[in-house]
Amino acid sequence: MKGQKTDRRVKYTKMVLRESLVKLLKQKPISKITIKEICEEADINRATFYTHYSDQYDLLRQTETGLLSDINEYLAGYSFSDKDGSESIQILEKIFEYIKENADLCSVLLSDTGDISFQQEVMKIVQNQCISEWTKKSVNKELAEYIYSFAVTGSVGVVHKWLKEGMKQSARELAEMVINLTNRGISAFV
Amino acid sequence: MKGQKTDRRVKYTKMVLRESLVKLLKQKPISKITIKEICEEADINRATFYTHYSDQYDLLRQTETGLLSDINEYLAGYSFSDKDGSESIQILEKIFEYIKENADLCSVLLSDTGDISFQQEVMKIVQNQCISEWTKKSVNKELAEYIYSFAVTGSVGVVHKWLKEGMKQSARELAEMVINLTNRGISAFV
DNA sequence: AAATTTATTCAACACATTGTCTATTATCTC
DNA sequence: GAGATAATAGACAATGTGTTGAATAAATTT
Repeated sequence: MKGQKTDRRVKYTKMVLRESLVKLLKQKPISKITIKEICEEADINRATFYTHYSDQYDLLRQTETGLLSDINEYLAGYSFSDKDGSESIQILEKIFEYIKENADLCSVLLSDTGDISFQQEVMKIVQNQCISEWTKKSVNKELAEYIYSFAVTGSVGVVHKWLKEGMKQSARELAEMVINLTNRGISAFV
Repeated sequence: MKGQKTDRRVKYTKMVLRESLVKLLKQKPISKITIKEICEEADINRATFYTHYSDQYDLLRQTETGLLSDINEYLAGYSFSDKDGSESIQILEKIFEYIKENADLCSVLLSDTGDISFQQEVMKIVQNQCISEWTKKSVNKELAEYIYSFAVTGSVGVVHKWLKEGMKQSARELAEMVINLTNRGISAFV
């Protein structure tokens, strides 16, 4: 996976910079956070920042893609059975489980102020495989893609709400809700 | 509605600044746009900018809320019948019609890089009334709110895609799709 | 049409952040 | 321990920021 093992100093630098960013993101939006501020909080020289990142947004983006690969790694640790067609729900459950376990970081990156295209990446992990399933069900491709957009962004909305309200439901419950809403909409609940 | 009619000069200033912002937003994200740049493009003195807005983000936000009240005004010009329970679809159709007619501005404000909480405001116009309907249908309030989140953000996703791909479908078709997905999910199409 | 009010402009200002650079120091890897 | 590499300290010009006061231009009011 990795080209070569990274220097411990680099690891440390990147870690504290990420932590510093997350801490600041809890207080204000990325647009109000300066590089100077991040470095002071992390106690890292500003010149060092520039050897790793071009600006705050770059650091944020790299933090996001880091989370994404963490989730993928987490999922790789499980095997999912597709015997009863419940593979999607199992993957979703694991994703929500991961989010719950890493709520500190996730609630920042997946909040309202966070950037939506990243959040959709997270949900796409699951739903990517579904689109081929749906097209099988005699739905034309274009329509399938609209359904896909609706389901993916809709799921993001559900996760937002879940995080904001303290993750009262279990990962399993939320996964079931999302699958039900996607497959049968409101009619699944009345 | 208005306290007093605004000075024509103020009207002009705000207009060109908005136009300038929109023009720049087509080229790069708000985070890379400076106040200096907006003012040069609009040929407005920077000091004048500060008499109306605190920063780029303020200008953007005011542009967004302007669009929002425009839509509301547009909707106020029509009366919707709720005889057959098709009020939602009629309102949605009009909203999509408005977006289509003002695609230049809307495609910028409703794009991926745009801010999601605003986009949800647009969709909330319709769905706000639905939540009370759903709770009537023996769905508990907490669940209804999750459905609401799913439907509202899901709709935003559909509109994104629609705009990005050149608005091939009619406003009516899109409205039907959103309502169907909300009510019956994928099962509405198979 | 003149008087008055108000918005905009202009130029200047102190201030903060930015991005880059060089010499020096600290720490890691082998 | 030796050599390589990363981080630091400090300085730098460049740029954007936010505010000010006086001059100008354009609106509204009478």
